[in-house]
Amino acid sequence: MSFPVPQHDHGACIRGAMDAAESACRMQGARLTPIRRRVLELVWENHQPVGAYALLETLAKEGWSAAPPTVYRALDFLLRHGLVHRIALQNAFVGCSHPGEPHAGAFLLCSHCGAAAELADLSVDRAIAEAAARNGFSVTRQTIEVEGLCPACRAGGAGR
Amino acid sequence: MSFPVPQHDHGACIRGAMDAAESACRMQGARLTPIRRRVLELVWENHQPVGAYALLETLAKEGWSAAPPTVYRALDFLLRHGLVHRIALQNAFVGCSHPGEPHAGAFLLCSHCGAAAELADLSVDRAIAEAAARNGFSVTRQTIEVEGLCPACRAGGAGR
DNA sequence: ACCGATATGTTATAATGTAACAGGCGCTGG
DNA sequence: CCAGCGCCTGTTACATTATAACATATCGGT
Repeated sequence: MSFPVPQHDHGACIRGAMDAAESACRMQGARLTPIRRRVLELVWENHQPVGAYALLETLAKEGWSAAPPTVYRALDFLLRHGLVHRIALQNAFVGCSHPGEPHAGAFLLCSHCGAAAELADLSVDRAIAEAAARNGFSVTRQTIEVEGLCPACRAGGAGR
Repeated sequence: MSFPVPQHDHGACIRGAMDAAESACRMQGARLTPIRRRVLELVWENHQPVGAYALLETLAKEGWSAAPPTVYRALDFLLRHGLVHRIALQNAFVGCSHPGEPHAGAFLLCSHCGAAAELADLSVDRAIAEAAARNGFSVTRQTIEVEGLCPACRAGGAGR
């Protein structure tokens, strides 16, 4: 999965993500409660990582009883079930493009428009696994976050 | 550079880092002031990333006038001049093993002993550059943080 | 209906990071 | 010399992100 074109049908992204989440939860016997479902939808509002407190604010406006733990617990659940990823560089969260398939998660982050794209590229994983092995290190989790310019922003001249 | 053995001569690590910092600053016309120098030494106290507030506490005990900006400014300086790296997963800072040579910085982080090792491996950089290029993405900076077990902790049975 | 496990509500606080402004120190040019 | 400028530091206040702890509620199985 790479960057979506600006005018893509984002409704389809959201519906797809929600459907995938539904079935992933059903399979794992996990409960996608209303608040968890709503948080996941909000995370998918666009392709940019969103902060916990931004989610909180939106939930509050929508009338949910909303304190920080509310959001963090929902996010923990979504993280545990592989439905969202955390972007460490931004203290923010983004919807997972491949729920179900276990994967490390590597991200391209556009410095100009803020979009995040999940990079499904085994060659990167392989290079890291090999480098780690050469150092006698056994990997349990990896975080890869690459900053730069996405295709649309490059075309738009954002880099000048 | 990989993980140092537990009983290595760490004094030599520190002296080496400080000497390298001195000469790097001299070359760049940057001022390694007493507080910056001391923060760098503290970052190098061991091979584990250290948090800004831990540094702050140590400085305070040593009698420095110490408020958060004091430490963050010193860290900013050290980051800008490539003398330390920030570990995003831990909101912490670690000494750079290769000051002078520009490099992205990739880290192996041991979940058991907390040690961090800087991975100088071009194959990883290359894999990322290629994957990014395939997605039409131009890279400006990359963050790679790999969690797992270092050789010493594996040998010690930390994984059981 | 009851029980245990899970989920949520609520309050308070911890941990990390910045803004903004004042003052000082050192260099450089007149 | 000293005036001016740039950089560095001191200080106060605050913003942002995250968690602890405990009470209450809800769900699902028996």
